[in-house]
Amino acid sequence: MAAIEVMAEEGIAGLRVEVLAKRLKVTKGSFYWHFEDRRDLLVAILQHWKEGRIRDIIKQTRAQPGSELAQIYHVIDVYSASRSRRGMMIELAVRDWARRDVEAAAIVAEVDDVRLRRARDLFLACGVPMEEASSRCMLLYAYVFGVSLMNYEKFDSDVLRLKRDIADLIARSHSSAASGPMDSAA
Amino acid sequence: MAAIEVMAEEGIAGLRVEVLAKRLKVTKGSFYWHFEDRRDLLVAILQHWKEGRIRDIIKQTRAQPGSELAQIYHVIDVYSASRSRRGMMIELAVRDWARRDVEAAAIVAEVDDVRLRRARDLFLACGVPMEEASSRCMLLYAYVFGVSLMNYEKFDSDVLRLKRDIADLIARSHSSAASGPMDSAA
DNA sequence: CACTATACATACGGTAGCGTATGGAAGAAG
DNA sequence: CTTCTTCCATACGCTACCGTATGTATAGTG
Repeated sequence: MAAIEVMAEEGIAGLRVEVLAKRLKVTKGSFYWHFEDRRDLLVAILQHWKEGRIRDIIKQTRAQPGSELAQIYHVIDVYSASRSRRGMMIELAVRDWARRDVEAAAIVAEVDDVRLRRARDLFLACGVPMEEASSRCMLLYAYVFGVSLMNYEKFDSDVLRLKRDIADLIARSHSSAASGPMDSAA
Repeated sequence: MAAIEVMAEEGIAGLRVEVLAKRLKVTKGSFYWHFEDRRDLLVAILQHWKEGRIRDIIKQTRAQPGSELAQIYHVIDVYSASRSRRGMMIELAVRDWARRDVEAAAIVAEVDDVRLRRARDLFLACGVPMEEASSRCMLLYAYVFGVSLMNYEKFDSDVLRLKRDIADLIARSHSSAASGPMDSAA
């Protein structure tokens, strides 16, 4: 569905059926054949987004035994990387929508639940106790979403170091002495 | 300006001049006397928001020497408390707007810069080294914004403990042994 | 009192967008 | 060849807005 493209750029509010139809080089008549109304399109997008997210989550949190910590760093990296900017724009658009729509909020809640549990399992596998694992994975996701709507260029020029240090703060196991994924490799 | 009320509920996109006029029990004629156009209202709101935020920031980051750590906890608490839900709704609406508007983005960048510097100063006063102070204050704000757009009720029932533990993760000074504000008081 | 500026209200034109009604092509089924 | 279904186009009515043009009451000022 190319409608997601528009949503990433303009947000849910900017996703108009006539605009979308023009973009797809079809007419409204065609649109209203495939969808009941605008709302119907939105929930279809929502469902599609949810399934894609959950697929992604289980893929990115599947770790070989022993490499769970590295996997945690990988998750942080994936979300805060500028490469996945498009995905984050969609994420933010959906979450903004969910702030005023209970149906969207329910979907977001489902996705959040899966994300948090999978991430917590990674921390648990690292030997982090249950409650701390909950706190750290919650911190992890709140951070990656929050950082994506801040403007910090003026604050610190060395963004790479900053992000690496923050990843350490989030992931560094309380009990282990490891300070990074595979100790910064060899 | 009561326009901010509407924005908190509906977001920038939902802030329509006719709706606002009806809400204020005046007519459009009156509106267009005070404002050039809709855009003019929006930038006025933006300016008003910015000034209010900066006033708030310097107030909430002013600490007696020695109580800086407690002040950090206070900042975290203020933002993640459900009591300031309204303020956070406005914050999110503005930030969502800033994602597509350079003018709004510039204002948000200013506010973020002030916030981050003031928070960093608190960490520095706690004896945290410069780079770690940067990381931690960045983590702090990214967390408070990010957590406000998550739905975590299903994940953990003991939200109070969760938030307290996360505050510890963010604020707990690397070098000092203090684990909370004034060691959980007496 | 006449004059002017201020602070509104009324009324209008214009656009964007939603949803519907209806027509029609193109293939499947008989 | 007809008929039915699927899929899409054209055309329309309707509402919500934006912005403007213009009327008007009130308060100040000479």
